[in-house]
Amino acid sequence: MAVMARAATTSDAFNAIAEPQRRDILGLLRAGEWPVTDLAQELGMSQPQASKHLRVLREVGLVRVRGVGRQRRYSLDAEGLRPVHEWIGGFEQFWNESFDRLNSYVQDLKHDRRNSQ
Amino acid sequence: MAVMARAATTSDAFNAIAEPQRRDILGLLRAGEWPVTDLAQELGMSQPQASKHLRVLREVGLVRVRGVGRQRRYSLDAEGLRPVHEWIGGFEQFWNESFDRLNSYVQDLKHDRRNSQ
DNA sequence: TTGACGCATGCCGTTATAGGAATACTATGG
DNA sequence: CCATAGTATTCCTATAACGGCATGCGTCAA
Repeated sequence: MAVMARAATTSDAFNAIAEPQRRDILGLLRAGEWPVTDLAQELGMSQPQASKHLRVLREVGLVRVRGVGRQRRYSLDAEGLRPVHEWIGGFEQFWNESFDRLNSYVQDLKHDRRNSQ
Repeated sequence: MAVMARAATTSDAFNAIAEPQRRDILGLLRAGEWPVTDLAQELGMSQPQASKHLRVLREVGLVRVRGVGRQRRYSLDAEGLRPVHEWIGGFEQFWNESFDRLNSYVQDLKHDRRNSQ
């Protein structure tokens, strides 16, 4: 029945951080707690948009909320980013200098063999 | 004019890797080149789906193609994952053991101050 | 109690997805 | 030159994201 469309933004961290503004929010939250309005103003987005993005981030467990008076303070829950960190880590070898050296070494070998045949 | 909807999957690496199957493809390509049909079978997806996902990955520069006879061999271009790697790296401190220790140290301080007041 | 402040939610409209099935290439082998 | 293996593309449908705007709701101050 359910004709799959794109996965929900709330389905996992990967989908949640696909949106640039949500990444901005997470980046800001590294500094500590932020009430919604301040956060929205700091990032140049409307208050409703900020609330909506924060909702998504909350649903995937990337942020926490705490009520203080009439404001709600959001903070980072970086644990939720771990899956992304680990997945991307699986490609680390491709950026390592040592790998680059190995790679160019292999290229050189190929080059030499071509020239000597 | 353009009433923004969700950003295109081809807009950047973040959006491209939001789809699980595309992550699977990239994971597989770490091992080397793959022709479409083999890749599709290996990952249990239809050939058209594989082609479509590969198109997205190609458009954001995460894979390369090379024609060999009548087949097209796809290979990883991990350079395109760098932005993701760097962004997520900005949160690394939150998983470091040293940070955890610092964190609990701060918690202890707070705890002590509460108790001594 | 009544405002007002701080946020969350609802609704609307446009855009674009992912999957399935069918079809349109395209280079190769005979 | 033609049949075919190997891919890419098109059409279709259901789902939902995102932004703007308006509104609902809880909390605090006077």
